[in-house]
Amino acid sequence: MNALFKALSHPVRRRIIDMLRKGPMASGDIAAAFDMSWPTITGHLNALKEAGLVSPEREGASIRYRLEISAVEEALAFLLAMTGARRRDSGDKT
Amino acid sequence: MNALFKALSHPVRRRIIDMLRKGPMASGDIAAAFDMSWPTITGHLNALKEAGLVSPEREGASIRYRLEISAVEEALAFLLAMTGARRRDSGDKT
DNA sequence: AGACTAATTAGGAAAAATCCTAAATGCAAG
DNA sequence: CTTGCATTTAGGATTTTTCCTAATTAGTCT
Repeated sequence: MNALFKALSHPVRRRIIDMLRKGPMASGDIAAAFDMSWPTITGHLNALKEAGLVSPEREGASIRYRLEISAVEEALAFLLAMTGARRRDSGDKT
Repeated sequence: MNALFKALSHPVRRRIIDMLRKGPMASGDIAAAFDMSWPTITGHLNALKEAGLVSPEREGASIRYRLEISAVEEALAFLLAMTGARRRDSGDKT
């Protein structure tokens, strides 16, 4: 859970996630979309992979990264518990 | 938006948020719940405040922190856009 | 005022994250 | 097998985060 939120805490990684919403992408294409070196993007992809947010799959010579939406849903559930399951000190509504 | 996710990316800060779900708490009481120094907790409370996740209010000699649920909802909306919505260009500036 | 309590700020050490260039790896095609 | 392409790993400099102790501010109560 911590790796998940940590992965979400960097703007580049959130943008990568956003890009992958449309479908899997090769890491070269991802790297090309940023004004950063490719190894730096690899590092961010690794952080996302550790968090379970993306998974790599070989496609011929290149490697595509796919967004794992279930991991996003985990974080979502955590935040939902905060808003939805909130109680006031005088009452408890189900 | 970045300060928000960054604030959520530390386990102590998430636990503080969880504690505040039941209602506002004095920072001393929050600090007492952790095996860390009080100044360290003050630092985490500041990170949460910067992110808009909590707001302090004086109560006599002590200061209570209240959870600002609307900030949580902001993060929630971001993640919801990732899972549920397939609309293009949600317009966030991360 | 003076003592006491609640909480923050200051200063700094240690650990982690970020980002780079250079070198290495894995794959495919000639 | 060799050459080249796509990507990752290694090593290191810089910045940021985290956490501590000590000192300080802000408020309360005799």
